[in-house]
Amino acid sequence: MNNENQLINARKQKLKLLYDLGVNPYPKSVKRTHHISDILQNPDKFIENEEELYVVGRIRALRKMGKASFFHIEDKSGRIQIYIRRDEVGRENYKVFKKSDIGDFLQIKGKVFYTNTGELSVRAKKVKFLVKSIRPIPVVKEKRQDGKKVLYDQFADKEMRYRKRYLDLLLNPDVKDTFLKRSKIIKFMRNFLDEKDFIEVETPILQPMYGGAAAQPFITKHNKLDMELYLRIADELYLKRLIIGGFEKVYEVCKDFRNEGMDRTHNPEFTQIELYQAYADYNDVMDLVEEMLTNMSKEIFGKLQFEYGEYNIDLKTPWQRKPLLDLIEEYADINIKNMSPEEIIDFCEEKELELDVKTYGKAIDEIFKNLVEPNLIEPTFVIDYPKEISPLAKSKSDESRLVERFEVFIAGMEIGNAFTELNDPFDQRERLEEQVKNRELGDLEANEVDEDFLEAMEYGMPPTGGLGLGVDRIVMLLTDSHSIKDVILFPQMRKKD
RNA sequence: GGGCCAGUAACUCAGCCGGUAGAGUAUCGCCCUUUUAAGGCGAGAGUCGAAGGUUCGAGUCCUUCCUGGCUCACCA
Repeated sequence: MNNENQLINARKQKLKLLYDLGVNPYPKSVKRTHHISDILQNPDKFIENEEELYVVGRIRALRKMGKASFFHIEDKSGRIQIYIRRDEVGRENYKVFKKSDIGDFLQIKGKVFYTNTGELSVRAKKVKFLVKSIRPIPVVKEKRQDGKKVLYDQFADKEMRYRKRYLDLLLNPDVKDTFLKRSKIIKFMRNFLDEKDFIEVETPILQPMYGGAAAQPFITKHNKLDMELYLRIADELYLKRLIIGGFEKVYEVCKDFRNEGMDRTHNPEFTQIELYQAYADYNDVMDLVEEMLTNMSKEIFGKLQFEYGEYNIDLKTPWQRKPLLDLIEEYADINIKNMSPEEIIDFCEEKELELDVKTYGKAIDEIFKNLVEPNLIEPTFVIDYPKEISPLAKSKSDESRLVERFEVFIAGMEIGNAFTELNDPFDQRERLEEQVKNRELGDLEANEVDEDFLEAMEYGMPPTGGLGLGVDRIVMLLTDSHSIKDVILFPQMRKKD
């Protein structure tokens, strides 16, 4: 018998004793007249009226004594102390109560009062089991010291926190708070876009051909069709088909999947909001991003200033908009605009920046990532990217190597990517064919030619601005989370055992 | 994939130069009618991440592997 069984067996014993006492530890009916927060917010009302009420919740702390006990129960709204006396609930009921453990769910009938030490509590008239918990929840104790909470035996093992998120949520209140904020952030973005007459749509996750981003896909198979399918790496090409189909503003809250390495800012499945707006360009999209994120910040957090680790971030608009090449000149201290592609590639080798494909675009990208990105702390729109690494963006009319594309950075983290979408079907075909060449040269993330998409574009796509926003990363920023695992409820983990 | 660190009771951790496992909390029993890290007395609880190796003897040393963290690389 191992120790877990010892603890579990103790609880199973109590379960049996409850049955012996004629108590159903998993009853169907529940009576609740108030949430715990109702009491916390207006205790005097309940005390003056001597109102009898029913509260329910999970036992989170328990101090049993011989003929009286204190415990705390918690529902979604808060936590309150319960005082129970044998002479007030009766011998039978107290005996039932004595079988309770931390983690059990109880229903309490009682009246609100203050204890001698001044803690708002409910004086039980009757307790009823709602659920007997069989497995012990780790006990985290806390003490107030100089107004600060000191935690004892905090549930801290990261692996267990991610694998058993339900325990993490129960035992680490900040975690719950982060995910409540995540929910509000996504809800805000939806509302914001809905109010601007965007249509929310759903496009295929299982795709016969993947595209819209540079990434390696997950591959799966449809048995009946005997067909290979890919989990989408982006929604882009389908959302553009909808613009072609006559929707002028569409968005999708999308899980995308990329079969790549995982680290602090990458999880194999992650959430984006992609949106496309006809008759707009990337300047309009920059305005939209600014407006959406600052309004969101004000509404949800009541402020525009954030601490993110060592950084102080201010979302106050306007955010700076700087051409990528200017930023390279600023941070890499080279005159990149006057350098030939060969010189730029040489510069990369000098700096030991590895290039899988030796092209102008890849070289610029590499310099930017290594020498510029980490410096982009304040919100910054980096504009005008090399064409070779942006096969879906429209060329800048005055500069043939560049396209109308921006990425938005905050705290050195890329949180969004947008283009004035390429809508010239001839140019688009050329660009995709160029991608295939890169693929053959070893660029595993290069796109393939999606003939169906090209055909759609040949029918005519209006001028369009498009955007992908990294929802997980935005949540990270606004909740001061430094790993994407801390903003995804069930992050990807290796199989254990 | 590389480097560093970690994995010992349900939780949080200690365990020195190698001598066969320890604390607090939790659990169980007794006492306890205003406690709050409740308290007092007593008890039980471990495949020391896994597998090999060295040794008379391994939690401890060596090798490989597993899992996680940090970091570098990779990564729209």
